[in-house]
Amino acid sequence: MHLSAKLKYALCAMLELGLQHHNQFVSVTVLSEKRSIPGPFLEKLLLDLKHAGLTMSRRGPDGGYSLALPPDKIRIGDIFTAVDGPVNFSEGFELQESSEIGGFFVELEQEVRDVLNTKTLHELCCHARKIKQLPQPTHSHPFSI
Amino acid sequence: MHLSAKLKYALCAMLELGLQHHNQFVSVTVLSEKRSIPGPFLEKLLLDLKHAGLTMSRRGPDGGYSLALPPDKIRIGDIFTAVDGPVNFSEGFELQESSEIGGFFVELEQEVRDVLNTKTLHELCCHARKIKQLPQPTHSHPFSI
DNA sequence: TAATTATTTGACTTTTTTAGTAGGGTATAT
DNA sequence: ATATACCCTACTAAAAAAGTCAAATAATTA
Repeated sequence: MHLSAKLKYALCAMLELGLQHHNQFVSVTVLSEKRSIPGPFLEKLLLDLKHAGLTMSRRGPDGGYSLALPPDKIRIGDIFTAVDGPVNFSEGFELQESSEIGGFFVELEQEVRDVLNTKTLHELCCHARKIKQLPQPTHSHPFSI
Repeated sequence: MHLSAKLKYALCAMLELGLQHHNQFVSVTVLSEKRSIPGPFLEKLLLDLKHAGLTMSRRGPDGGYSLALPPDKIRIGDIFTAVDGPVNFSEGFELQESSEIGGFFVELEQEVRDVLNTKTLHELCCHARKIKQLPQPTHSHPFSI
């Protein structure tokens, strides 16, 4: 069970938008080059994320995409769902007797969803800033006593 | 995120072997017909499960497959892993800066593994017997006071 | 209002993975 | 011996994923 390329791209793009959340809109071209994601592919991806309510866009000069919500309101599970659809273990057992197996997985799939919803994009951004040795955007000035 | 056909077949087959754990070996043909799984496909699948240590087999007349372990020693996650490989969210981000994203997912993927390992084949069998209104194999006689 | 920028949309192609098939080889019990 | 049933390899077909192309639309700026 591994992540699709599309989902990995989505996580990269959302991370980048999260790190630049203070800035203006970021164009597909810039995002595409910065994260080495095929342009037209990223384009469709960001549109999916927009339809899911996670990104917003503006056309024309200086246009591009940005997050539609603050990073701490976007759960990792929301990104998974927007790109790959919801976690679903319980459907597709219709050939078997009614819910003999499917019913068993209702509980497990919900627990997996819960795991993916325990962390937010904000936490991913903090992790990335630490790795990249960027300063965390803190309320107190980094050099204050 | 949904289950592959192969994994659904595996869960069905393992459930059936679990329900018949008291019996002798079950042939691929019988299993195939009982659970409507394409024969040659099931054959490879059961072999995979054998290589993973979850089933055992005997050749010749009255041969077939059975569980290699009691149902309560087989975790649902073990079946997932045997068929689809281990849950792996953290690899495949090598194009990005080192573990900028991958490292973040190490924790989450372990939590998902833990969820899948909380339940065993025995619990799936109990669930199925309840749905099928079969008696649960209990230590006390069902009609004793 | 014309030109430029950049998203939006749909159709299309390629590649990869998954699902399924076929057939001969090998071990085992009667 | 023979029938049974697993074992193994190679192949084919179908579906999904990944990626491309080009034209339409909207918004900003000059």
